[in-house]
Amino acid sequence: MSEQQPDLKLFLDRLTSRTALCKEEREAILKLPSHAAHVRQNSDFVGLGERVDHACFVLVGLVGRFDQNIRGNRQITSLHIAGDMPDLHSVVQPQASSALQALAHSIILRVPHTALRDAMFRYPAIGEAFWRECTVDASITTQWVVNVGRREAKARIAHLFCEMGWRYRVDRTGKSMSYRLDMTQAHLADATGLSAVHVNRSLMALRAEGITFKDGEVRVSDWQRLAEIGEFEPNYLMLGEPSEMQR
Amino acid sequence: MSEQQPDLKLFLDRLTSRTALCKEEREAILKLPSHAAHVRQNSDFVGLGERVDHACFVLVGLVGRFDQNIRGNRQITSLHIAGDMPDLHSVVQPQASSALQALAHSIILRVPHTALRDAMFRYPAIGEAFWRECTVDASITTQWVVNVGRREAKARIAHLFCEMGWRYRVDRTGKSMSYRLDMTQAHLADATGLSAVHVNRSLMALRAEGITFKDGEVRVSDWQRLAEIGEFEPNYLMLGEPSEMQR
DNA sequence: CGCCTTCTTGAAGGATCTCAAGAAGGGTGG
DNA sequence: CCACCCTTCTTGAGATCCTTCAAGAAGGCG
Repeated sequence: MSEQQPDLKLFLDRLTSRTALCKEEREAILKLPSHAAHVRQNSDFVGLGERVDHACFVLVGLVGRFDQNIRGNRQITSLHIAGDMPDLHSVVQPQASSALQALAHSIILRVPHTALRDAMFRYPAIGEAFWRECTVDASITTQWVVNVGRREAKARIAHLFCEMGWRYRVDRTGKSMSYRLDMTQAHLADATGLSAVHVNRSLMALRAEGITFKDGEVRVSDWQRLAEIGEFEPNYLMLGEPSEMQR
Repeated sequence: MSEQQPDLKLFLDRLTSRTALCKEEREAILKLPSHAAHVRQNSDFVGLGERVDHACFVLVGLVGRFDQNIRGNRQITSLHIAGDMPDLHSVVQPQASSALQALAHSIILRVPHTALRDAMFRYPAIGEAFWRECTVDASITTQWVVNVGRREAKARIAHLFCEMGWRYRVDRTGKSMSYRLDMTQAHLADATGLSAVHVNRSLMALRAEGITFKDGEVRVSDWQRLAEIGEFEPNYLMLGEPSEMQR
């Protein structure tokens, strides 16, 4: 915990990408207290049902929100990359209804609810920015329902690859592209509601289309083709300019 | 549109069930302008991708948020009952990424964003209440991902019956219960990511367990048994007292 | 070198889907 | 008041997708 928080610059960037904030508001974000923690791969940093008094910001790494059915089959209900705040909603709902787990080694900044609430009550635009970020996460989760509910295996995986490519803001100017997606095939299965075996077979089928996933790297020879297979339409990610986002 | 909005009492009740509001704040909610509209069964009142300048409150009826895959297979990504505001999030994200459709004849109150924003900027607690309501919806959507991703057909339907029973606050003091759920088997299929035919067969299997769904009426002889089959655990609905919700 | 995680492959079974057609109502117009 | 149409529900049969179980291969790491 320190007065200076250069790390929160990334958080500020995220907020201002969708919400215009004035100088004072921007400074209020940068001055938020926080506490960094390293989280090893496959370890929880927020437990299921836990009552939390801080929200977690992903500074480095990849984080999943985990739930499970009665038989212990796991379902990842959202993925969070550097710059995301997976449980910003805990500010207004401190009882966590899902667990948060690092899929790859990650660095988490814990920001106390008290400080976040302070900022949002002092600056209504900050409150609005927080709410808006949560709204985008909700919109993504909604599309995950469609993905898992109404697409076949290949399309589910392709859709996920598209979504994460956009969220990582991978360069799509050329036909081909590649980016790191630090998960295992088993993680992919948990995110798409499939078995690990079937993910493996679907990945083989995707390979025939010029889409490979190996050692946590997505490699695509024809971006457009991937979007077709995944039935991908990026509006829901709300990645436009802040001017378009606001009224 | 009128000065008096007795209809918004239901909205206020919802908000105060999770967030404490003072007299002035409560009055601000009741004084919100609104415009009532009747919506026929199976007709959209918010179109996909439409940019809206008002949020919709369900006064009467049942509403679904609809998405679809490329082949036109529909997926309902959330259900909303009287008292819900299905697109409250549009206040901070006016571009609708899903359509809203009435599953049964419904009465909708349209509340202008300008008025909602006014209230939330004047009274931070109202802003917090709005955000919290959206958070609950997001939490429900998250559980739908688990439902559709990791449960078999019978359990998916049973889970939905449990969830809607709780949300309607159906009396569970006795063993048996029944409540109206004004949807068709085809709607049920769209909500659970199944085909209509398989929903029909799964309902027959549920009948053998004392659970019937007929003419838009859910009838359960043993509530506990339904919860078991649906692997239902109600925490995510955040139906506790406001004192438990807050910090 | 040996263990552990991850990926790969085979085979069989089960869940769910699609196509197709018929039954059961409810509403409407003649 | 009846005939017809439309929506919803039901049923059958075959195909397909996906799962489970099981075992082996390929690496990375201590």
